Amino acid sequence: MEHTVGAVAGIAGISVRTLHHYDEIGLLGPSERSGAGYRLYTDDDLVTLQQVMFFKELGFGLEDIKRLMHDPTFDRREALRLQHRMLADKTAQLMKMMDAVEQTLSGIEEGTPMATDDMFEVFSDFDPKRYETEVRERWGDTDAYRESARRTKGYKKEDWARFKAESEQIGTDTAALMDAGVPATDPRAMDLAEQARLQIDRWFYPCSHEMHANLAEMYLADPRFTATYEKIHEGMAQYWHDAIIANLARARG
Amino acid sequence: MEHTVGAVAGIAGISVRTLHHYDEIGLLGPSERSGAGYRLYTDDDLVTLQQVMFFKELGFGLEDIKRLMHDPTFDRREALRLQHRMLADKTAQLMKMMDAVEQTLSGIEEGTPMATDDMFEVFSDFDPKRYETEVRERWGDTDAYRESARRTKGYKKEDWARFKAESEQIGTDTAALMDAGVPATDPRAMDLAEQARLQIDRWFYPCSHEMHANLAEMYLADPRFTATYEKIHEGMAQYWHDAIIANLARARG
DNA sequence: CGTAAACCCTAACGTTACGTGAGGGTCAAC
DNA sequence: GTTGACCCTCACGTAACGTTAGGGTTTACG
Repeated sequence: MEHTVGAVAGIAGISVRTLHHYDEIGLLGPSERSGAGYRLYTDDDLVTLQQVMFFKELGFGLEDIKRLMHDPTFDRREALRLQHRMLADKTAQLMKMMDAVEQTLSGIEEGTPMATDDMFEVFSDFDPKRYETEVRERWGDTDAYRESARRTKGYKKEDWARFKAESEQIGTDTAALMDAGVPATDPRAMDLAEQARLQIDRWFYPCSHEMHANLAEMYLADPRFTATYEKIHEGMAQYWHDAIIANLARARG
Repeated sequence: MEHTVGAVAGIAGISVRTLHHYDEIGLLGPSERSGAGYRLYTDDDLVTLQQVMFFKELGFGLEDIKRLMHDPTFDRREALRLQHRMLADKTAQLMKMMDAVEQTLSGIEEGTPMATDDMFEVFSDFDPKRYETEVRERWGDTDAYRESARRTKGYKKEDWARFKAESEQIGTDTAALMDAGVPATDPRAMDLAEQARLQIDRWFYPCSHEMHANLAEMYLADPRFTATYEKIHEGMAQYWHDAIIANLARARG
């Protein structure tokens, strides 16, 4: 059975204008039109709309959602699993916010204000853009991303565990070098950088030294990534960047 | 100690432009400026910013937040308690979404698709605007709302329970009349409408028959309210509206 | 002590995701 | 056969910033 715009808007709890808009930008149009030009949505269209609303709820832009859902490599099951993880993360963050509110409340009642740093910690933790990057890596539109998507498709849980273990090994090794006072330009640091490059190359997509250097710049420029490195070891973001650049120079000879 | 825009942006995890914007619209400016015109934010400003971000996270518009926080009757503790409730609701909704995702996943794996109605149920449940209304009722700028805020301030948990019980009683009584086939223009229905009006009058703010009729129009026009009535009894939104209008006519003589 | 990098300022136009009419057909019902 | 509830396509409005553009200020470094 088919539904008109008003019906769909009613079912989904959104406005008619929103549906018009989704049609305009080519995100989600009706499968059919009546003789008079009325939009007629099928049940399948509703399923698609649900997906769209899910991603929107999680902070994705409409253009991103469009690319995501139009990509032939887009896998619904995979997307749903990612959604589940995002929801879990967001739930955890909300619970932390509730904790923060409770603490602020008891703080007010006892007259002891919160530390300004702690106060905002709860906000910085959940970052939807992190997932956006992940999604783009999976379903984005560059050759590298496409290749990556093709490869990671076959990866199972244990594969991801192995990958994670490898990454962590490289991380701790690098921290050890830093603690030993070894400079980033030391061959041992460069070797680790090379290991990391080969890791990307093996697991995701062909990664040249140049591409790796580009990634290094990105890691250093983006606070989200630097934060990840800084958690392992203070100053590691910069160190890691330098090691990768040194490795590029060495490879060029 | 004072912080520059960049510092505050860093701590709070937002952009400098955002802080500029908040200053522009008069939502949150720095307490001081340096000789060169640099914005200097105090720790107190940070606390305010945290409040702003809380409300924003929950879907409030900046203008609403502004009015909220500038209102002299604004009570931080009360606001935090409301925030806590909203967070709890939103968490519950996210968990339901996770359930829905899990079901969709297992549905896909077993080949049994979801019913289209159920599919969207999870979205319709949490409505931030509902709280917006509540906030406006508490800290809004009409006389009625101000009066309401003054009165409800003293209400305790058991008061709210009593109020809820009263409301539910009126609801079931109305449903009984509907089942008995009594029209909305019947004196018994009008009596219930009058009871509801007096309830508002006693618990919140002086509510004339005219005002009640206005509310009735609003209830009928706004799907959020109609949904509430429809849950009690099919067709009740319309019935209730008609009873209130009839009651107004009777009062006018 | 100068100068370059890293910040800061205002001003103003651009963008996303719709809201909100305007002006005009369509359809079910009484 | 007309009335009211829907539907259509423009097309401009709006909120909450993003993004240059053009130009001062502060701090670090040689």
